[in-house]
Amino acid sequence: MLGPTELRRLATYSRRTRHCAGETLAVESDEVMGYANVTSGTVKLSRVLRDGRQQLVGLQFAPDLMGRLFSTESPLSAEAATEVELCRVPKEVMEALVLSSDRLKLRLLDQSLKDLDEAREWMVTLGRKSAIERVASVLLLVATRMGGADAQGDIVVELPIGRADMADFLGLTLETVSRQMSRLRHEGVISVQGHRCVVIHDIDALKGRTG
Amino acid sequence: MLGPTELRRLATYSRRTRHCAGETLAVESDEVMGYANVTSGTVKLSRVLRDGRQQLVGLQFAPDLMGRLFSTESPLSAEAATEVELCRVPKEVMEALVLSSDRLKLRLLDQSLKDLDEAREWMVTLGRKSAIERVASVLLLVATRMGGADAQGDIVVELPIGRADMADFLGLTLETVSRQMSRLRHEGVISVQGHRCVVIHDIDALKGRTG
DNA sequence: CGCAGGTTTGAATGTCGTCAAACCAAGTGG
DNA sequence: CCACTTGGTTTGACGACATTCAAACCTGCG
Repeated sequence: MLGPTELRRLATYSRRTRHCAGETLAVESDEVMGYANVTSGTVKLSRVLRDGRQQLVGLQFAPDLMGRLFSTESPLSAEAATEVELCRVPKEVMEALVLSSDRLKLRLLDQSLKDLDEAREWMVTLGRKSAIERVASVLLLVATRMGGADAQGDIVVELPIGRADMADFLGLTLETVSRQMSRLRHEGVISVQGHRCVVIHDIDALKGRTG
Repeated sequence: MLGPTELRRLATYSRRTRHCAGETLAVESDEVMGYANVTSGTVKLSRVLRDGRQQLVGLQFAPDLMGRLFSTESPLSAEAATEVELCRVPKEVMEALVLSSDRLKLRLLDQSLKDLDEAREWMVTLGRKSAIERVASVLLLVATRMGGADAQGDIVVELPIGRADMADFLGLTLETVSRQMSRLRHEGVISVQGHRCVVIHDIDALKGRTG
């Protein structure tokens, strides 16, 4: 993706860090974080309303590039959903690099367009889908981005988030999420082993349930 | 924003067009449209589910730059909400220009980050706000982007969309939107003249109602 | 005036949220 | 090894809010 010059400069200034699940990576508009590449694990991006209501606005999987968490306008928080490995670059370094590197500009543009598409896709889910369609959608999303959702037989997926976070991502309550999971289970579309591990038996049926 | 060279090239290839309200500007993943600058009026961006449920995923006001309507992944439709004036550029021209112009790359990046912030902001609205908070939010959005939402006294806003589109933007039904408008009216926060014209009497109260 | 489209209002229904209790899985210490 | 604790999850009963279906109502326009 990037040329040797940029890579060298990035390598000089970047720092690999590990974070355990639940750790806060950036709050609202802070200066701490700069840019980061997710090299393993999953990161939750969220916004909260004054009264505490929370909405997850994105899940970043490897090898997504996170940045602009701060920006002037968008007060996002980032939290490690699972154990996470990042490759961080300080804000100033990144911005200097971006200005001097065409490829990096295009890479950033590409990432933000991808994020934009995903956000808009999710707006449809939040605005127009029923509870069970939302749950099916998130299962499909996770299966797609983590395992291979293209396999034929059973697909085993380790959920990076619990029911409460699923609820915050889907605009539902934790109880409703749980009920719809049970429903999919009774329909034989999925089964659950432990709380975090889902086995998708019929991926086409699941897709059919996404609306 | 752009240098003289880019502007000249843009001027050579761009074409100004007018469209009346309701006109379709781009459907799903078509090749027709290329990129366009909204120079006046308002454009609705929407996605539809197979069964016809619709969600507006963005409103573009002047001087927003629209592009990537097609892209590989995101099947958006664009429709003129009001009478609209565009400054269009063919896809290939734009892409060649983007590759050769740093400023244009940054302009595109800026626009897509702005769109991303807006989309995520709206995800909170769709996922976590009550009906009345959503209606208050859209009124505030329109007031902010069309008139001056910073004035002291009454603010007069000409809505670019009707109740049905508001509903599709807010993830509600048209009837619910109407009820919440009436509620805001009875509370004295706004009043309505005709169906498209809203007078905001108490902008702070309105902000308070956005959640 | 009278029609057409969009909007408002009403009554009944349904889906999802709230509150509360039971349950399960995993880890700790006796 | 097993009781016990803890955090997360499931299930149930009930209520609230938004949807649905239907009718009345404006507003602009021929």
